[in-house]
Amino acid sequence: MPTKRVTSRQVAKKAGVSQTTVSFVLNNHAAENNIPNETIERVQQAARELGYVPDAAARTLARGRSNNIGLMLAQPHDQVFIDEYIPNIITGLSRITKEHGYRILLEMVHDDLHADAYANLMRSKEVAGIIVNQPFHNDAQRLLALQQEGFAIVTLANIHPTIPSVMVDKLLGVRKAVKHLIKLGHERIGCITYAPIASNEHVRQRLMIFQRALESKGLVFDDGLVREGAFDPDTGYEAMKSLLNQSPLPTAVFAMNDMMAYGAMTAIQEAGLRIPEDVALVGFDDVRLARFTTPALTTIYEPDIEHGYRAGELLIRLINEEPIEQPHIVLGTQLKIRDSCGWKLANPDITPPIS
Amino acid sequence: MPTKRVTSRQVAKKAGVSQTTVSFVLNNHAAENNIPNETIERVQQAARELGYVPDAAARTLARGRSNNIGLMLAQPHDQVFIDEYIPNIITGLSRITKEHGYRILLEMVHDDLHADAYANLMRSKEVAGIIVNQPFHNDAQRLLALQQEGFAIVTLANIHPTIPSVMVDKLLGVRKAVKHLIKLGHERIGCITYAPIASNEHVRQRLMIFQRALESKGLVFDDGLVREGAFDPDTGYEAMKSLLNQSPLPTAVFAMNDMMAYGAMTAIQEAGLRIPEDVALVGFDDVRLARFTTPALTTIYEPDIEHGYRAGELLIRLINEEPIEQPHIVLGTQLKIRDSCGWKLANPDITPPIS
DNA sequence: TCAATTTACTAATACGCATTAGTAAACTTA
DNA sequence: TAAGTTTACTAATGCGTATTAGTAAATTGA
Repeated sequence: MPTKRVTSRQVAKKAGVSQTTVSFVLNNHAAENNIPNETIERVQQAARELGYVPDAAARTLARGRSNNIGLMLAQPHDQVFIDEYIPNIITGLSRITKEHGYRILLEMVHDDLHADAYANLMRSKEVAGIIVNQPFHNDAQRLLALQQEGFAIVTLANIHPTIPSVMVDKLLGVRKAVKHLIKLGHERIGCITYAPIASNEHVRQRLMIFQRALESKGLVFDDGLVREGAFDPDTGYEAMKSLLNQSPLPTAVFAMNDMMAYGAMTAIQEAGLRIPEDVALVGFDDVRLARFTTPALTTIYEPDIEHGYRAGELLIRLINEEPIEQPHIVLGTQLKIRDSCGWKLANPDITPPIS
Repeated sequence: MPTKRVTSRQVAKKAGVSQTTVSFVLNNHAAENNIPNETIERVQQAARELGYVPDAAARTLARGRSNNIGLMLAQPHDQVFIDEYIPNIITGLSRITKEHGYRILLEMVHDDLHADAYANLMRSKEVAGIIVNQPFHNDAQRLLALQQEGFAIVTLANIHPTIPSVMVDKLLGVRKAVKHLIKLGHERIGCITYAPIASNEHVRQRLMIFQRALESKGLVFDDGLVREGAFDPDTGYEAMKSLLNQSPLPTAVFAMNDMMAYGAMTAIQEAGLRIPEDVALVGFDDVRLARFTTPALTTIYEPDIEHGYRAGELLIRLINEEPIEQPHIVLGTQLKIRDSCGWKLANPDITPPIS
């Protein structure tokens, strides 16, 4: 327990002024209050010499606003950090928060406590605003209620017209991946989801895009080629092993994330099949290792760092009540053609196009 | 900007008691103050009905202690999240902080601001204590000074006898990795560091262990087989390409992290060499994908999640001024024998030992 | 030269909670 | 039945800052 803390009053005493003046000087209100340079310097020096650091709680209480922003991670505890998405979000977010003097407060939200967690964090004024990761649509009402109380909220997926968001157009990414496989001549394409279809709306949407992409090219969607995984490589491995029991085999598989794609890759290779010759494989996310495996993984790149940065930028604008030109920002994806899809095998001398 | 906030005074009014009583009830001081159950319930109900959430800043100010703990990441911005270490630390840490009602405040420390960042965060009382990742020994004095002011500090590596720490015995891990390669008959073993040797003390220590492990078996340490990488796969790739110019080639390579090991793997395979037949490879960290690549990577597992959990546990004890039985906790590593080292190739029918 | 303005400040208060030091009423005890 | 004790509370204050509403002194303007 800290013993002696330096307060603004002590600085005031040392500089021979009032606490008010110290506050003015240290918060750049000197000009409006006609405080001469000489006094400013005296105060600053006193503060420096005493090692004065403003008490965050007192400041927040007086100002009515915290200098923290909350990052709400609404995922099961052990899934939050399976891939590089959240770390990248944090990297981008911390860049912008640092520029504006905010800090990041992490809040892991267990499913059953959703409502309380959002609301308590905001109402406790522990944070000036929150960024909500992957909210489901049934969170919209809760967030909307909070927003109407005047709290600043940005979501990392567009779930409601009036709640500002920054999102990556993942559905278009799915389409790119599937169309790429179709273009390579595949007609039986398997799919590994990252969550149960019945309970996860995002998965359903992606699967629908998957289906439409097939049907738009006159192909048949066969739900016997769909398997449910759960984010991590093990589940991709199991899902793929199950797919390998199908007959005829799918000639290509789209995994909804790279982690599961690698599980699938292991299953395929264990079965003595070659990638991409026997089964082509496309993932989603573009994890750091995707370029460095054998075969290198064809996948969809998402601009996660920018995603975090832009979300922070938007949130800070909201907090400052600055005008928002575009409350729903959509970022694009890129198809990264590498070796697991077979394109390079068929086009050895051409640089892969980016789409 | 939120409009109407519910304060404890409003709860008091609604329940027909004083604000003091509300505070007693909601902080479980009812018993000491002879508050009958009936009143307790009345207050609780009023709080519930009004949706009362205590103001964090006011509470911190009154109590003199925050409910946040700081996680100081003292690494270059873009290196923090290259591997899974920090995410795992956060996962473990959030588990224990949640149990005790603390939240995690992230602080990325740029090198040049070290001193200010540590001190300001603590002195501002924004956090009740800090966990410092990978501090260098020259941070010890600063941390020591803070500690003597009464602040709670735990480091994730033992840098000073009086600063409590939780660490993983990485040096022993290095020894395990190198001895494993030696046991497999390798005599020319390359090494890829994750940072420049001259400027990074941790790297120097590990390299020394590497050298000693060789020499203890009568082998010669050849610094022509050492290359400097910088955490990520690209640098491992470049380092390995450079090693492949050596003649004779090393028959095995130890990379100081898995990310670089995968870069090295790519370089080896691009050169038309086989792993492990031509060059054996061992990494460090045991990233999630290590089991799912071809070949699967032999590496050193570190208990990162436990590391975070234990550090949080220790910090909370410090904050609560509870007795600390053991201020320096050391966690062990495990050698995970997979395919890249060649052990399984040589022992196809035996389950690999764990060490 | 005297009122009006500007300069350079300060006193006082609010922010919302926790906590200490009470107090009035009810209940014991001798 | 009076003194002491317990019960069930409350008034008042402090935490450290930001901010509003001043104020005395110096300067300006006509």
